[in-house]
Amino acid sequence: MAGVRVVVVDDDPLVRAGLRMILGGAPDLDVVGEAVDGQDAMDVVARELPDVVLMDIRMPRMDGLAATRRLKERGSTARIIVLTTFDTDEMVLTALQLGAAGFLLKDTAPADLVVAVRRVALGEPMLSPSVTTQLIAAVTRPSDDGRRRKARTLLARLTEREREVADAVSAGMTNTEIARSLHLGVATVKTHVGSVFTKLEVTNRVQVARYVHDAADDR
Amino acid sequence: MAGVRVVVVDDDPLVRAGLRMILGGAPDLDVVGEAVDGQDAMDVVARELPDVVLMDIRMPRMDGLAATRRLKERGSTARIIVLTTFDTDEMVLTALQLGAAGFLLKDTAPADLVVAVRRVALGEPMLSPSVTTQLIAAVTRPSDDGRRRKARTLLARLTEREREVADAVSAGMTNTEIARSLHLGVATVKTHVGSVFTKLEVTNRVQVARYVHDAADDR
DNA sequence: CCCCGGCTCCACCGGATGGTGGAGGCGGAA
DNA sequence: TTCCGCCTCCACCATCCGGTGGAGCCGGGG
Repeated sequence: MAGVRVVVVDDDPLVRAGLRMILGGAPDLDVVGEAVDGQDAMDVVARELPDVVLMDIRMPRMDGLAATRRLKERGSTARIIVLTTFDTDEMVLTALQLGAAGFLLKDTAPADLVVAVRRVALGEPMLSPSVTTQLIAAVTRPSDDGRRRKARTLLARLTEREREVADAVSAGMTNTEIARSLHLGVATVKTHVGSVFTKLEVTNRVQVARYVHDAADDR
Repeated sequence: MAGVRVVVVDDDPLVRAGLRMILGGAPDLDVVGEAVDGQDAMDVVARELPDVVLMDIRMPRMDGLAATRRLKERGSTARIIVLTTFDTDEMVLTALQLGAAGFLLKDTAPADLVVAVRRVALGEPMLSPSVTTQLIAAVTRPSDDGRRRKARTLLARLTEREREVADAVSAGMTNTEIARSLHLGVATVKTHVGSVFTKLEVTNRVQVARYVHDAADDR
């Protein structure tokens, strides 16, 4: 059976030659095409229908990220591995959001590159260690973590009713609206709002909204 | 020179034996201790000061995540690889936020496990492919992209001053406080707040806070 | 049994808020 | 220059909010 069909996209002939050599050394990988920039890649990918595209970012005419977006928009099923020298935080996130299956630095060892192509062809992701580190840092955001924990503990002190009222308050409702929506008297709502203020140690409803939203997600 | 010092933490004797065998097969890795649960791990790690800890999650007395938190709190420099059968989204994020350097599924090939320990010992992260996929999904979530975009476009209509006031409002300040903080008259603040309401098409300040926070990201 | 906490309401009050309709200054575009 | 948008303020007023000090009801626990 046929091997993994790979297209290499890079404006540097030396890089293309190098990649072709590395990947060609693996019997199960076939480099079926090359492109010199993103524009060119559109045609080559459309013609060759590869399983995997190795895509440089810095290229004339159309860069690798734009090319990735275009390919995805055109419904190409090719899995794309972004290959670059630098891994700025923004590039990594952009590439992954565009649907790149891999993000490798150009200092990746040849053997690892081959492994990456195989894995990506199987639908698995493949990131360079430093890229993984960045990704972890992105989800780890310790900043809101402390705030969130505090918000959660404070909100935990609220009774069921108070939490409902607090939610309504943070939805931007007035006391009258809350009363209608919870089938309560306005006086009751005011009481609950008051105890929410006390328990959260705040003095107005905007601050309640802050706590509720902090605890929610923020992810 | 000595190899990488590894401690294995798992309540299942068979798993411990298996890991010991796998890691023992690598000449540069030394399994210097075992623990049967999180509690036990505290002592063993304190005594052996390993470079890497292979940590199961489901364990009696103290689970692997709690143990990871404790070790980090105690200032242990050991890099921790979480080993588990299931990779729920929550576990992955929790483990990484606690500072785990790796997250591997128990179906990881022995050779990959050895590679993982070496890489983690060098300070690089190591995640199983499915874990990486989850991580990517976590940062990619366009979540409330629509809402955020709407919030941004609406906020973009605000003038500089109005935006400052809107920010202050969403910080939970009263008009008087805002006036002081921006060196304005209270009347001016009220005017700005009013036009913010009009432009954002809302009727109270909590809703302003919602827009501002939606646009910010919370990512 | 009584007490306590939660839920439901009430009245009263001062201050904050939101809506309306102004006014004057200032800088840039027409 | 004239116009227009932005920023700065003003007054008036109805409403809403937030704080205080109640009250009655209910269910669980000491």
